[in-house]
Amino acid sequence: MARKDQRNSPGKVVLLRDVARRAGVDTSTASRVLRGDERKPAKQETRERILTAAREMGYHVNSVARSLRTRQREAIGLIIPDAANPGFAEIFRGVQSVTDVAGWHVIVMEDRPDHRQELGWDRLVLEGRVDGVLVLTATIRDKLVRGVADSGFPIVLMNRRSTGVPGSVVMNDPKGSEVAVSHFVKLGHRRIAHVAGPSNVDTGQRRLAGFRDAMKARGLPVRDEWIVYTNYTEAAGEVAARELLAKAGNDMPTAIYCASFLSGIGLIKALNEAGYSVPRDISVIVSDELALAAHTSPPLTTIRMHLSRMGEVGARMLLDRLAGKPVSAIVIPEMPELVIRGSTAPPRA
Amino acid sequence: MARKDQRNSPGKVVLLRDVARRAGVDTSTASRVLRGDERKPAKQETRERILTAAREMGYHVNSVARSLRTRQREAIGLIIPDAANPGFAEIFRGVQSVTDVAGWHVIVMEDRPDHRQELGWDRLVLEGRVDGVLVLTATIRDKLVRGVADSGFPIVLMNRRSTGVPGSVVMNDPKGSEVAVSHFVKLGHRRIAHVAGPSNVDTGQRRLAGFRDAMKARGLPVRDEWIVYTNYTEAAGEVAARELLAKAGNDMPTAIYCASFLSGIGLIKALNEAGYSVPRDISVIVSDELALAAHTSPPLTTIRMHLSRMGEVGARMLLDRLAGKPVSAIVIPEMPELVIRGSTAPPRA
DNA sequence: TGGTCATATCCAATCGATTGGGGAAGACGG
DNA sequence: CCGTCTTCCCCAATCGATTGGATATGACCA
Repeated sequence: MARKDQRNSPGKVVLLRDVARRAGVDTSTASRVLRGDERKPAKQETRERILTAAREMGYHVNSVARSLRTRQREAIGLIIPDAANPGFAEIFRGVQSVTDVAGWHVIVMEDRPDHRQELGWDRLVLEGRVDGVLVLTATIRDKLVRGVADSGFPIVLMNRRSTGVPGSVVMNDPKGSEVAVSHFVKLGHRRIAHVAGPSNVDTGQRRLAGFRDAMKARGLPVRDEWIVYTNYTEAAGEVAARELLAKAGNDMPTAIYCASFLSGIGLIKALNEAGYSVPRDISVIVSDELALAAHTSPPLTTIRMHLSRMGEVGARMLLDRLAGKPVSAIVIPEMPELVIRGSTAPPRA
Repeated sequence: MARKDQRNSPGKVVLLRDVARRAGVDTSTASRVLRGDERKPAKQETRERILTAAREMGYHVNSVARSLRTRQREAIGLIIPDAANPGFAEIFRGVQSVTDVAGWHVIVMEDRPDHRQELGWDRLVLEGRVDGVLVLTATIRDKLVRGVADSGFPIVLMNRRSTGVPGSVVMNDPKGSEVAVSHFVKLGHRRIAHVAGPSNVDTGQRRLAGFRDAMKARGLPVRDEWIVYTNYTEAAGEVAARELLAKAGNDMPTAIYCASFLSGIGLIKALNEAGYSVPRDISVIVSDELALAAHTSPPLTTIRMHLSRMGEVGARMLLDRLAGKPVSAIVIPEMPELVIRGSTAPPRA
């Protein structure tokens, strides 16, 4: 009674044994038929009786009981740094497109390192709530990630890599930098700065490395005072702009490749406040193509990074791992594409 | 062996009975102590022995086994229409802030009515994967929602209401319309249009009703050709603009209150393409204050709707319901606030 | 010393589905 | 008619923790 009040009490729940009884068979037979287990086939006529009974009674397997027995949760964890980052939605969709057809579920957990709970995302793992995790928050040496990976628990990193963790999916970040630099040079820029991601994050490192390579390949100097680091927030973009202004003084670059969308917005805002107009005085390209890029002021020239593809590939890899296949380190083959809008222009004469 | 390869194989999993054996007690005693169940207290010394053993062995309860016995999943479902809608992140954070301290988990499922899977979100319920659901996608007569609610399953609607479903949390939408109209009138507008939400969605209806009331209270006419409906996407906003242009002809309004952020962006884009400048020719206020509103062109004047608060209140209500308390229909008491930016101005003389 | 009670533990059933082993019924050959 | 082999189905153990009821231990009093 108390239970009926507190709990869901969907009338009465139909159990496997109810179906079996109605069909006049044992629960084991019913179970095999309903799951399509062919190792011990049932007579066609029996099969139909069971299927009909299940349908008529509205039977649905109790996933808890099944999980206890099979030791499979049919659920994965998706650990994200920041649900407010617009790129997340795209990644999430990629993940869900794969998990949906497989009939798996996604437990989303935001794990903001700044106010990390006493209970981190690893409790998903420790309590056995998920069969595997997709982690978007890994730093290069991440104790939590390393611990989980070392225990043998299925884990795939996305958009990040971490030492000692074999499964990962990242985008072709260096190529993105190359595309950005190439476009700047084509416009006539030679004085190019880079607002990089956090230095303890693999993605940031790879974009920076790609930037250095692209510059070097064109014989352009990479100046220390034109490299600043930021995380992936708007506020950090403003800070980065001020840092750049302070370090560069009168010797400002004419173009900036910014490794994050939100930072780019803050960056432009602070540049405007300091009297620099974009793209008249300084051109800006930001990484990650999002719907909103077309509507900012000025509209942003971006590097499209195929985030949803990354989500798909990551989820696929994790599910394959759960089916016994080994994981690997994948770079999304799709090439980053330049989307030209209003934040880039030739340098002033 | 095969199992070890396929499954997580975290070395060896520590079970309750391992802890009990090490502490020299029965599993039942260990269980009670570890859960802090005081109904059958254990001796202080026994308690400590168990706690120490659990800590030393790194014991974590197996949530599947626990759930099977207690019939509680300690997980809720969050059903959203569109992960790409920036407002979602704010709502999600509100929800998570509540579930985190309660130690509950959130299974997020995107349920796009346009390409709805054969398996809808209700399988979360039918398979018993969650104890309750927070639904953001309800239409006014929603068969799925109604079915789940009628079965007695704990459900709380957010930002929507649906006939026959008692639990809901909505924002003060009419007041939002009132604030928008009030601002327009203060600027000198009298010819005001409304781009409304879908007519089969409660939120849209209430914003529209609030709009009508606010207009009537000021003796202003609500003209049919100045009311158009849209869903919450950018593309729909463009369509709405074209529809408005077609219906109004030369007799265009000087101000538009748009019930959705993304639609507003599309709306302004299409207005610009038709030769109307915002805010010179037409002022626009959009609902929902988001970080990006400050960076669009022009920056958007918005109505701040306290989305994260709604997430908190909704999650709280659902958790209370799961603890036995009844649900109710709540309107978030925080008042919508006007955030003035560049998309509004006095009408042209 | 024996009886009554409270306290601290232990025993065993239970949650619902899965799955290896065994048994009944029927087909077939000798 | 009996033995052997399939085919089909049932029995019962199992997954790991929770919880009501039973039991042992000791305190206390007569």
